[in-house]
Amino acid sequence: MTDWVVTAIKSAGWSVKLMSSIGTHPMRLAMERDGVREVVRIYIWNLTHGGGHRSKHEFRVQITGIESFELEPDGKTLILGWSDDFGAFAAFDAGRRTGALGSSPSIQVLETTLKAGAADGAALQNKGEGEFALAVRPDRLASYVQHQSAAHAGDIRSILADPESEHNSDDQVIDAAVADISEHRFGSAEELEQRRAILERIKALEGEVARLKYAGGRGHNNPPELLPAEDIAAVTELEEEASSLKGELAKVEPDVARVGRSARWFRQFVNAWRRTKSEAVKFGGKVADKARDKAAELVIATVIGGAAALGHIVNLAEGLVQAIIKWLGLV
DNA sequence: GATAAATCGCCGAGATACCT
DNA sequence: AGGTATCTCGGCGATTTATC
Repeated sequence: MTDWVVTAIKSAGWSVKLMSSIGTHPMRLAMERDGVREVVRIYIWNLTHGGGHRSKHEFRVQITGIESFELEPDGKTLILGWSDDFGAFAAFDAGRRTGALGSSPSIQVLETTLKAGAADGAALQNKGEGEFALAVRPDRLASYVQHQSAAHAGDIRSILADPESEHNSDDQVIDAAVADISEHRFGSAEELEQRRAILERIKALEGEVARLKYAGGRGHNNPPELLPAEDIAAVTELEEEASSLKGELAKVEPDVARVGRSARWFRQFVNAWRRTKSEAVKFGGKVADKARDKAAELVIATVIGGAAALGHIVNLAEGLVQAIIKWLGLV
């Protein structure tokens, strides 16, 4: 899952230079965007349920392979857990975990937090004594790195800020690129490379769609029990859009306007899904977490609970949009 | 086949919720 | 209020799985 981190940061428009090979503990990298540079040390494990009789709403990372957490001098240190099922990272405060570690210590996070983070982009969990843990969706990870200290002090406003306006600006970038049709340069190594990157993302997307459609059915197409009919319709549309984009990119000289329309379509898809999901999570308004969880559970269980693939699909579609935008900049 | 990582099962202290 | 049940949190170590 270390590559998920790199993918997530790149998707947010940062360039990433690895300072250690992928998969090492800790992994170190430098990320740069608009003249801002961050050196980041990353500890990451999978989030698992602890097993045994503990609450099924509780997940954790189990720290292995290191003696203690060491903070990155002149940089940021991340302690992350990745959950495939929720499509979100858990992020813990490294500044509070610098002491000696036991033989296999663990750090916990609640299911509620992960769900809310997947829906809203980021969510807070008060662990008491002034410590805050977060759940962060991949597209907000870079933002979390930037605002890490505020986040662990309990303020995630800057991480949550302006997703819509950012997305709208995506639309403007797409439109501008498409409008600028003076001369398209196809066939450069860079362009072909980016085209390949897009196709790879489409492939991953198709894989997730297949997983979603066949989930639980052992070969039988069983989505009605998994998802409401209109969601299936949306995912089917997404399949069609992906397939048509694939066809266009296979051409020697793709129709840039069509690719642009495709990017906008995926942008809309991501926006729409994230809107419905966050509405479901916010449904309970100001009531306590538990009640909120219960109220949202019915609505959201079908969306991200049972069907982890759908969360993935939305995240992958987000990455696809970014990849297309980059390509539009190259042609 | 060795090593690291992931997964699993269980424990006990302390906090919190619940009931009468 | 007091007692009890349940949950949270951090812990240990065994076993399984992945990687080189």
